[in-house]
Amino acid sequence: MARRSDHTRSELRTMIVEEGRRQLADVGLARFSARDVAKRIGYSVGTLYNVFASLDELLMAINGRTLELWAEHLRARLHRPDEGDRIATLVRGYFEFATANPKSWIAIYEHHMAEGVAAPDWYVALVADIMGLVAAEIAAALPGASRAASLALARSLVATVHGHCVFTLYQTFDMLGETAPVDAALARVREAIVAARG
Amino acid sequence: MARRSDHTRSELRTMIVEEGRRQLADVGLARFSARDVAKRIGYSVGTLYNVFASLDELLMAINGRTLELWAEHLRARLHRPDEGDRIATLVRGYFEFATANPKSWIAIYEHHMAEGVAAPDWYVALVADIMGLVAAEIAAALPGASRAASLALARSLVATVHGHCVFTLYQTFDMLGETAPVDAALARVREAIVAARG
DNA sequence: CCAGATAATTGAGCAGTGTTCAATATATTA
DNA sequence: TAATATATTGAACACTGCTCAATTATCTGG
Repeated sequence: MARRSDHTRSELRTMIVEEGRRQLADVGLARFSARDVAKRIGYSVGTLYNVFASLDELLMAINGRTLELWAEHLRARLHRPDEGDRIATLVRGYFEFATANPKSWIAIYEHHMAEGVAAPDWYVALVADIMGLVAAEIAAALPGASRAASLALARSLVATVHGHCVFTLYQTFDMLGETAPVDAALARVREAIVAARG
Repeated sequence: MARRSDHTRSELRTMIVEEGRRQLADVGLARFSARDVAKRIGYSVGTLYNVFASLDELLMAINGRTLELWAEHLRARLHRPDEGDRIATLVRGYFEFATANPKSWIAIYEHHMAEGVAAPDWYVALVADIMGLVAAEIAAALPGASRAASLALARSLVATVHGHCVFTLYQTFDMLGETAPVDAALARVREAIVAARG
């Protein structure tokens, strides 16, 4: 039996999330298993369930961590000194992170909470953070627009890029003969911004 | 024991696919179960596995049927006598089918074949059929454009609408405060067509 | 330093899953 | 009718998420 003071509760939490992330990135959501995560950190299933009430809760924590890393990636890209076209940087950053971490990224979208249960506030905040990065650049590109208008456009453009990204990772674009999805997504984004400028 | 001549092999196949579709629409991909489908058609699991080699194969068949029904829905909308704006009709048809059959529609995208295995030809053909419906309207909207160019734009616009539709069904738009996703998608499509017209 | 309270850890057990396959029942053919 | 072929079955296997009584470690008050 692991000695109960080997790790504090919060150390255990991060161990489980870290190892869970590794496992999820390896095998994907469909083959993700609580027992495997427990085994890999040297504890039993029971301990895992003592820290997380359910697999759903653990997966939310893992996906939350993935969202954090995604936001970090986007910020790092935006902070590069030689980045001129910041909107292209965001679009490329979206694809980069998704293609570099396909299974983790897909899990963000394919893991659903129980019917009718809303995502917790801390999770919504992480999504809103990424949205905020985009909204700021859209607002900068639309000097005259209201805050609400640039937010609305940002939401729609994230959805646009997301659609292209999903079709890339899900191989739908392969079936349809698309070979340059990032360029296509960027073209759509630019057209929308030009149109919004009037 | 069911008498072996109660149903022919192909009758059995369609029974399984139909009942499977019903079950999938009810409970969603995550709770879909071969045993339940078998029970509901009055046969044992073994018989189901005699017709379909695996759950994956059954799910492909079910998703294929969903794609057929989706194409039918779009064609029916386009054939209405009073349909003026055919592109708006397609965008609305995309959302209509998805929101009317959320779990079946989501299963099309969330069911993945084993790693590295390509979708069978008959399945690719069904996807291409829907794509063709869109491509035809895009081509009609771009009189001067080459076949390749309008196909490429059609692919990108389907991805655009898809992104908005996914964010709607996955409640991502709820988190972000978006309330009129269909209008947003349609606006993006229109801007792209205007831009392509030159 | 020790007894008692508290809390962490365990893993067998439950009900479920996809899948297999020997046994059985039915139909076809000679 | 006998022999062959095929459809159907369901117990069995290895897995899953999850629970909870039992065990063990730690902390606290005297």
